[in-house]
Amino acid sequence: MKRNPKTEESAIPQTHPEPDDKDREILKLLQENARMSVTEIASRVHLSPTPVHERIRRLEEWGVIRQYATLLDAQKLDKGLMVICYVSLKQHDKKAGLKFIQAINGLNEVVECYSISGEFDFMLKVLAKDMAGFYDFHVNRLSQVENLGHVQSVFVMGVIKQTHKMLF
Amino acid sequence: MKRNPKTEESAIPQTHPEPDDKDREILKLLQENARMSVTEIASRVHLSPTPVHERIRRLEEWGVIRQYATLLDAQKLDKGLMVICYVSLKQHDKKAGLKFIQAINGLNEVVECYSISGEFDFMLKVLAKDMAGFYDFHVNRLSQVENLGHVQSVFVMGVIKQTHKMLF
DNA sequence: ACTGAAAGACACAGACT
DNA sequence: AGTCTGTGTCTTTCAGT
Repeated sequence: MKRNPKTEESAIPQTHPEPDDKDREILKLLQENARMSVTEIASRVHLSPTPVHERIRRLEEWGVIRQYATLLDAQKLDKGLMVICYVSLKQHDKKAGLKFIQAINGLNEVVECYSISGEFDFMLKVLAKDMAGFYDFHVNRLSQVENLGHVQSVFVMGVIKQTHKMLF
Repeated sequence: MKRNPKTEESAIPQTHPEPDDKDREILKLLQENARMSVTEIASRVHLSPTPVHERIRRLEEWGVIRQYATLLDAQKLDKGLMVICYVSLKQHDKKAGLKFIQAINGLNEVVECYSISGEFDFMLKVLAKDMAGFYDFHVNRLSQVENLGHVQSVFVMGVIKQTHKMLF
């Protein structure tokens, strides 16, 4: 169990950023519906609204809650094609890496980017309207990025599962 | 412009599930903060609360809005390791595929699964506490799935970008 | 489709246990 | 750390334009 490092000897556990079981119950509910009212959460976790409110405030403060997001339907918003792009860089020094990261953050089509193990340096998840849209992205936007080595693309033919749930 | 196919000749455009510019402005705001009040959205898109409320209701009904989700911090909830797993199946008939999909949906560690082009059949995004946790998942959960062929894992060393934004 | 008004529910803060 | 109570704001509905 983590202890607050403020006073080394404190045997009394102080308030520290470890969500307890009630916090987790609250997070489970919010995970599925960010708009659930504090009142309803309270009744489901068998607490009154005030402590629930305070717990949520703390979870936000600790950064356990990153964002209240609205998830949209890609198909219905002209983003029906998902492509996984593997890219390697020509140069691997720190400065080149940072420039690449900056470039990626400027590409709205790239919704995720990870530094990965293996023969490629990065994995990108790209959303496009269709194949023509992806081709345009590839040729006019991605290929223009400095220091780019090889690119290999894997096309997503179907979504089997897609969730953000970490707690059950 | 799409028209309602109910009556083939209807020249009058009926209400149809195409978000207009105001809808998109609302979606842009909700995308970033699912808890933004209707009142505040209204003031930002220069409308009164009532039509904003009605537009949001329609966007939910059309399925453009999939979910109001709370995104949590994986690191702070013992899910600090992300692994991309490529898997191929032994048999590729429809029945075998459906059984695989069912099995994947039962694995909480798998947060995303896509059917992909290339030598593998599926790509999985897996969250685990650490390498020991992933090993446990691999040996005791994933490998137990029926009809599983090869598995190849790519480890995520760093998150460069992670968003769900489709509108800008 | 939007405006304005009106009811009910909720968030949030305070005093108390 | 939680309950109870009150106030102001927001959501939500409805009649009207």
